[in-house]
Amino acid sequence: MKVASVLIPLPVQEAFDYEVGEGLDLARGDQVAVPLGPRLMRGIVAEVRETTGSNRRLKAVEALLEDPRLPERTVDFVEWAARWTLSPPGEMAATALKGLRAPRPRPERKLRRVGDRTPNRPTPGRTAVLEAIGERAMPGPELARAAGVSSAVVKGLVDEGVLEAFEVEALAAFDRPDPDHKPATLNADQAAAAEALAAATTVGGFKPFLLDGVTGSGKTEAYLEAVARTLKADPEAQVLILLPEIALTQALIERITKRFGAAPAEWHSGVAPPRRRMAWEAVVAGRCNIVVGARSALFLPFPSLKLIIVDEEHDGSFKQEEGLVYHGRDLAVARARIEGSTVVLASATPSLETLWNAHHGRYGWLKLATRHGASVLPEISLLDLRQSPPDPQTWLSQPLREAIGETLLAGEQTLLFLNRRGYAPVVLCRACGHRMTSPDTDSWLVEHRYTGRLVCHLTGFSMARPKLCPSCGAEDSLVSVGPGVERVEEEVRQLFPEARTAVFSSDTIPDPKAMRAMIQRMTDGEIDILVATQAAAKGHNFPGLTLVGVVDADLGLRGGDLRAAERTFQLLTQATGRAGRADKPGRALLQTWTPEHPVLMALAAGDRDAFVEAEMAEREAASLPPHGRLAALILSSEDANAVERIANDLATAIPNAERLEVYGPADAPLGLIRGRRRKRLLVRADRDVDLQGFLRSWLSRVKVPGSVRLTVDVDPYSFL
DNA sequence: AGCACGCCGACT
DNA sequence: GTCGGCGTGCTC
Repeated sequence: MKVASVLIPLPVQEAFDYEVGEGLDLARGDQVAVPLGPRLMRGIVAEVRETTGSNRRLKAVEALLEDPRLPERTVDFVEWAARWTLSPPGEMAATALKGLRAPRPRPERKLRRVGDRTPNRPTPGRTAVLEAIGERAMPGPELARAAGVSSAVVKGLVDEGVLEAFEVEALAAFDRPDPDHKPATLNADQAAAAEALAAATTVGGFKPFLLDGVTGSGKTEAYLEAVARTLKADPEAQVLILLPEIALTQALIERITKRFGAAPAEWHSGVAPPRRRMAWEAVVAGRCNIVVGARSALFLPFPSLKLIIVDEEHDGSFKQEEGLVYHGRDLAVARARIEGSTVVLASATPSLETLWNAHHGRYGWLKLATRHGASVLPEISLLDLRQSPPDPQTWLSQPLREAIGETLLAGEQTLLFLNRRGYAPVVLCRACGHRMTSPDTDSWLVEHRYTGRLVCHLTGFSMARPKLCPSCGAEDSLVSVGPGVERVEEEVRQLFPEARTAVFSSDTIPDPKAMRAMIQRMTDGEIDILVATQAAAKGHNFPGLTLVGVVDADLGLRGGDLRAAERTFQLLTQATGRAGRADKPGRALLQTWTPEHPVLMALAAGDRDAFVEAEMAEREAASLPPHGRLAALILSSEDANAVERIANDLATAIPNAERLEVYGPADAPLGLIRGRRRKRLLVRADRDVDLQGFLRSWLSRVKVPGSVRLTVDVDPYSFL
């Protein structure tokens, strides 16, 4: 008897077995309908095997579905990713089918001429329509617009039989990219990098690379050239370019369209479902060569994936925290290994993990040192706040104020950077010391002056700023403590009332459209001083920007977070990289209370190697990533006692293991979110320990009731 | 994820 | 005396 293991989108740890009826020819990757309890479900065949009999009475596969079979290596990848992240394999497999369930786009109705029939009464409008359409076919509304007539004229011609309507199946037109369409001129470094990458994709086999270049060094041109050469060598080759944020896709799509004369497929949650379905079908059929997308694009069923590019690889947005927990960059490397293809991690500020791999020769290391064009790196200096403290209730020190004034006078732009949304991060009562916190959550309420509300950035809870202290009842005793971007902007307005200022944060930038508009205003010089959170510390080019002020360079250095120093370094490098990108030299001023901190000293010296060396030594001493590995178990429930109980059950069931420690259980850093109590256990292991194996045997010993949610985060990124 | 089984309040 | 609340558990 033939038996198929079928992956079903359920939170169960293994595939379900089904009998394969006579005459049903199934293979790994096939999409099938299988009975589950009373209903039918879509599943993916993971394995077909011959057995002599089963100790369990199996139901039979209901049908093989018409939908395309997933490529074998896509299934390999999905199964690997599920094992790696300890996720249900069926749920992981379901992410490879996203976009499939959407309806196909409606067939398009177009009009064309019927033979050489002419209208009985050729009015000027009718003649214009016939001229506009010529021998082509086009949609009615578009034709009317082109001819400058109303739709009634067009309809009249259709009624008379001069034009006829027909439907075209909207088979996505992913035109073949033309590698020779519009090549860029490359400098020596770029050409060498492109050459190395193209050589790797042409030979084939798993080859990871770090593409390491400062802001403005032309990483995109370099990797697009590698894409061009890959496609030239193999016109069937498929390329995936991953970006950390949806907002960045549009600009890249435009560049690719210019470079190759054809638009790539776009894949992320913001793409309308029918369009996604088109892209999915085109990818699986090999009709689409280039995909630009967010991390979910990793699960597309590429039959011939030759090159994966992870741009801004250091960006924390690649880590998915909700639902399936995985890191897009790490899975991209894994997919390349499974596909036997080339993967490029590109960044101006690579993650320590990636640098470690490059240092140890695991990744090829392509450096783009020279800056494109005439621009130079900004001059970075530290402002010691102990020497020149800002006045009480202000946040800009005298040297920074002067620098802003000079920049304003020269008609140039300033970016003030503060990684804190809102007006004030803390509101407390002067009378009793009570801090305003979110109900059911341990996080502070942030004051927002634009909306006049106190907002919880974790849960979205908000309330009007109360008149009375909710704890002691004192009147008008609440004070706003510390700065947010709104407060810094208020200070700037008072100092420079004539300057045009704006705030750039997720509160003032609700969507990509607003983001593009704000960036355009800044590019066009319509803003003198922009006060921004990290939302602006991405790859934008503001030609008039010559001063970057970092209001609190110490922010990221506190808190004992593993990656705090690394993130600060990256953030500041990206932020200061904004200054003086065109022909004007820029400068960056960092306000700090600890100018002797190695991170800040390395940054001021512009010395990434010094920073990496210092930070790597600290990680090595503690055997932390990338020298060791971590995994977090997070328990959460509305029932605090249940969380406590299961946490203790886990703690007593820890298997014996060498070169591995378990810390906790402890309250998770935000121990209470939306009324759910959270506890965390943290596992640290040496690099060569089978961490997943340990976790699996550990978790198999403890029964977690349905009321408690257990999240396993392998290689945790954020510690919140 | 659905959907069923299973023990405690207001109803024809 | 039942109908039904959704808590816990199973689905090859």
